[in-house]
Amino acid sequence: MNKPNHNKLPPKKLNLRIFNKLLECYGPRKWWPGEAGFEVIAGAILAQSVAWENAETAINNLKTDGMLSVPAIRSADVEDIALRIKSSRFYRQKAVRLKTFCAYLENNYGGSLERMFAVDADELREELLSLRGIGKETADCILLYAGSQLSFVSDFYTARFLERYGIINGAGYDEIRGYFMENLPRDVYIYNEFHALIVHHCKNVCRTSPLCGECPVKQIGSGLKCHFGNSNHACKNKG
DNA sequence: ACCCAGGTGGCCC
DNA sequence: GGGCCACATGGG
Repeated sequence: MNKPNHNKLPPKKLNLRIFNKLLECYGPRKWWPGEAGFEVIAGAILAQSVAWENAETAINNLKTDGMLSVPAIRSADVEDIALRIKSSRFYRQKAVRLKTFCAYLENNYGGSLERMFAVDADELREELLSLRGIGKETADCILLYAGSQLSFVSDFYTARFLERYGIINGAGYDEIRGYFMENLPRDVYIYNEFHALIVHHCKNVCRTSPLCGECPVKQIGSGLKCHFGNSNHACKNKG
């Protein structure tokens, strides 16, 4: 199904030296620090294609009104949710998406996240992907950040990261995810922090117009070189 | 007045 | 399997 073609994976160029260098340079990113399961899941949905601060405002609005829970979302009207999450953009859609997830959780797992996350990660990923409004990135965010499951989160930034350093070009979502998972230790902490570090790096240094003078990756002499400007560095991140 | 941000689904060819 | 489009806020 979504399993990457292992024969096509490029040689291993990605290693923990890159991870360690980014971590040393930027520090831990603290994505969803200390927050409980449903809050992280709601955050993953609300943060779709919006600045994190906007999603955070929406979460706080729900929390303030006691609506940041599965039962509360279940019993609330879509409009009632929507007006509290306006800051998250596409708010009516996202209100429906929150309700869709909560209905699924209740119907399949009696509302228990613990029971849901007891399911095998690959199987659960397929289930989440079948829900309207949960695509690959959101599913992987839920698995990794809410469920501590081994599922690397890919996105536009990870695609740009691999392309700029000449590791993979023009790969789709599952190929990128598979590449990280094949080349990193199977470790939830590393998956979690590495994704967040890449996002930070690509927003602040390896930007659309990059600040190559400040690039920590090229300082590590790991055989990686930045291909920016050499050829095409256009990014694809399609399914 | 632009631009873009921790996407997804639907429809077209 | 790719290329558009709708969704529709807030901060720089």
